[in-house]
Amino acid sequence: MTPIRFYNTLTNQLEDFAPIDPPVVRMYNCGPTVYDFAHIGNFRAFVFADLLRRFLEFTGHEVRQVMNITDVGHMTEDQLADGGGQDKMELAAQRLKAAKKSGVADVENPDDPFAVARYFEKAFIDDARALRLKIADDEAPRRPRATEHVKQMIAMIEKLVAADHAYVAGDGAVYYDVSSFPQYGKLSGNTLDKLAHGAGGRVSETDTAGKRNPHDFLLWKPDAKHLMKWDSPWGWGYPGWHIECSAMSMSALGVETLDIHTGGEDNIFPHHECEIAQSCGATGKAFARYWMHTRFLMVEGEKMSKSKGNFYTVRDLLKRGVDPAALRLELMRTHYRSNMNFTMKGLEDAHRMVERWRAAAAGVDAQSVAAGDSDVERDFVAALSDDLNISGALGAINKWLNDSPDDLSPLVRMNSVLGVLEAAELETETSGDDAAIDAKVQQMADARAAKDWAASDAIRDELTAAGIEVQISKQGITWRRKMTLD
RNA sequence: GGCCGCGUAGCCAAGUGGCCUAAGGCGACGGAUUGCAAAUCCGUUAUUCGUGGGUUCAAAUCCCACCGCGGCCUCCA
Repeated sequence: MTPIRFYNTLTNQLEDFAPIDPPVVRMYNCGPTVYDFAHIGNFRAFVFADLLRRFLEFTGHEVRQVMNITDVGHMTEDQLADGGGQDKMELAAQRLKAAKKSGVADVENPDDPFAVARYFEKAFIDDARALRLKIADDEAPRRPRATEHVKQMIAMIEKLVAADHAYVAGDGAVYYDVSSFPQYGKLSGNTLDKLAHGAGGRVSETDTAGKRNPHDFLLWKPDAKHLMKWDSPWGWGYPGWHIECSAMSMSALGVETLDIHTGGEDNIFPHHECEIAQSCGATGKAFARYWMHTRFLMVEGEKMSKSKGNFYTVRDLLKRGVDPAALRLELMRTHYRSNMNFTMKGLEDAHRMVERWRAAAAGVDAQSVAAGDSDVERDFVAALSDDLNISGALGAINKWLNDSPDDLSPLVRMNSVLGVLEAAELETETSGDDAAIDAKVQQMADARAAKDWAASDAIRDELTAAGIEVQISKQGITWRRKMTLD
């Protein structure tokens, strides 16, 4: 079997993958912030993590996946990381209040930041389940909440202070001393000598006054007025942004060195760089062996942004009748280290592919699909073993399908990685009216039996206009809703 | 200014030194089928890999320059 190789951001090269404790693989994925509904860009990273997990499971690994829920109310804008700006949870509450007024949201008490966080966390899990992310059905401890791990964060900060990796500044805030960690910059290439402080234009000088070095980052911010606050040796306040992942990953996985850590490319610096500094500083051990980052998603060739009107959440698309399997396939079929271009046409392409596979797999008795081996599965695994080359894997499947194989059970087995054959179970705005459509189709069948083509065509046109596609065969007429996109 | 990554047909997208006169999907076109369509099936669809140099017996694949795109340089997947 071909060895599994992954591109490791830490070394900027492909490396053979070998977990510390085979067949167990301990993987941590930077998860969602729950101030709002997650968008398709967020989900590209989550779908990637799911694909990685499913592939490793397919190749005999026992994956322990942990995805955090960031529910601490961090700050907006930039000063935020160091303490200014407006609390994101507060903004979320304002949005929810507005939504509640208009009857859209059903959060019980928008004034309770925890209720707001739980509301969006549930929305995230619902979306994740629709896209068949396994993490959505895992036990809750696999989705640790930052607000429930403040104790572990404080313990780690104390360790860092004791080890002289952190210090308490004049204003009482606790900062990590980056000069105490010579490897700082290894992940991103942004070593201290190369960092241009403030070049990103997002630093507030007034909030960095207490630091020894402008690149030192916040571990604890005392702030008794903060919306969500906890008691600590440094007073009531809240933890810095980076510390939660270090504390929760070790806590949830029970080890100090993870096999795999994933996230979006924007997390490479500073977030993951800082996690490494904190974790290694606290334990003296490597934090994660393989770092994998997904590139950003574009929409119709442009950056996705609310102002451009090309901003999509998963739930928006599903409500509009998009097949979740098509969305899942579209989000995962571009290699994770390339910018993917999300397009409506691409979504339709993906849908066609899913439907074709579903038709092919329709006759397979899922019960009879035991473990198996076949050329196509070997090609499939070989492609994915090469840094998760999903396009190559999909190509292997389609090529094999084009030869009209007798035994289609490999398709069902490979679906344990793809997760797209299952039909949508979601209610959409276009659901309902099935009985009325059945009746129309019956009228059409009667007209056809009487060779009344004009009547038959009229009904067909009517159904087509309503987004219903009819399929006529010798066995009769079947129908399905077309995936609709405006 | 620094650090990453990317640029392959109408669109999406593999391939990263010779099996490439470049997978696979969508679309388009032709045919079978059909009352006509749809669905389905069969076939066709890049001598060329952002541009210009260079290395090599051999380059989409390596090197250099340039152009374009994306990310980061204390919010972000």
